[in-house]
Amino acid sequence: MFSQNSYKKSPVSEIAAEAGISKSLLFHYFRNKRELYLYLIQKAADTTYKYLYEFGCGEEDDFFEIMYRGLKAKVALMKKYPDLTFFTLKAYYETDPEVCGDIQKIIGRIASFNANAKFLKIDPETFVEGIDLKMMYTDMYLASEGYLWEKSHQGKFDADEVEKDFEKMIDFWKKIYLRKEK
Amino acid sequence: MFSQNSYKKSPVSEIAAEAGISKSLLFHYFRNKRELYLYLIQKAADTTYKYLYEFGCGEEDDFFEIMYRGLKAKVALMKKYPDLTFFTLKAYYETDPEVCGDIQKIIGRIASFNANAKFLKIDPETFVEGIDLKMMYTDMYLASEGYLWEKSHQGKFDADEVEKDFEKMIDFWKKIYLRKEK
DNA sequence: ATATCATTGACCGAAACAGTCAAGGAGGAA
DNA sequence: TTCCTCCTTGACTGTTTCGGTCAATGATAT
Repeated sequence: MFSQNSYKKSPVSEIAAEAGISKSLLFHYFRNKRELYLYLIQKAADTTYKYLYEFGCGEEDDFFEIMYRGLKAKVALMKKYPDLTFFTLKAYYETDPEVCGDIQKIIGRIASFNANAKFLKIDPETFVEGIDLKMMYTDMYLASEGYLWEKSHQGKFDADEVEKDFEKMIDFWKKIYLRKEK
Repeated sequence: MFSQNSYKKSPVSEIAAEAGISKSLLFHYFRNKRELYLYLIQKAADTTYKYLYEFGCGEEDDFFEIMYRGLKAKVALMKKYPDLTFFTLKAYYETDPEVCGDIQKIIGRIASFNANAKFLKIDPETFVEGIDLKMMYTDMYLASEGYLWEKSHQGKFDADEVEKDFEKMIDFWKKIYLRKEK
């Protein structure tokens, strides 16, 4: 629910219905809506970190390999928790004063994790001459985001198909971007 | 308002406030919320077609040129009506039975317009040797979609900035994908 | 002065909202 | 059996928000 609507426009009644329990039970486990929301954000952040770690996304390595592991982690995450990614994203841009402060405390670091760490181990010599490496990365990042976004709207989410598509895309990028050996 | 929330969760009061008029005046011009919504959808569809036509997106032409015109049309559209694109998109996935039937009647054809017509006039000779043209197009399409999607979550965006980013992306693609003249 | 259009604040009944509460099971222990 | 402890819920509450109405005011042009 929170992945589709803002905090304020996500009624607890709908959340409970979607979860298959009564609203009363939800209020039995969580003192109020705010507490539920922050619990979910924390859980989402923890899970995201867990996946990033499990797939070895933080280890130093070949640039394309990092990209690939990052995508694999994301796919796995979306396979098990289809709404988690969009929930986190929605939360990141949430403006409701009742929660937005705490949100940033919890998930602020995920963004920086994504942005950093990817430009440490790039040797320009291995890419085609004169290429704008930042644009290259931007292109790859946006294409993968665009792909996931399209998939998310088409209902069924076949993780195997997504993984194969990602492999194809990365192969394509390698062919295009990597300097050809003579 | 409709570009950020669903039909049901977009109160008329907020719409009127955002428009700088009173709710009463809105109900003076539109019989009810539904009529307002469908009017806006129709207007959005008409405007989109007008822009696609004005920028010559339907004419047969060089592939890059079509891509370029398509993006320019989209940017121009977003510049003048910053929320129109996301409004249309949101509407496309709207499920409220009060409106979803009529929506499809009005905007159903835009999607097919986008998908068709782009692979007619490609001369493989002008692109770098051995490139997978379909993957190239997929990459470009997804990257631009991903870009717009990212922007959509950041609330109001600067159209001039978007236009500059698109130009940078297309320049990048040209440098990478086009065969170098010797 | 009058007719017409533009615009609004105050208001209405209905619905939705977050949150409460008393009470009905279900299972185990005595 | 009885008692105790969780789990679970429907019914309820007071408040807010919703779509929509209406009488009244302001503006403008004839």
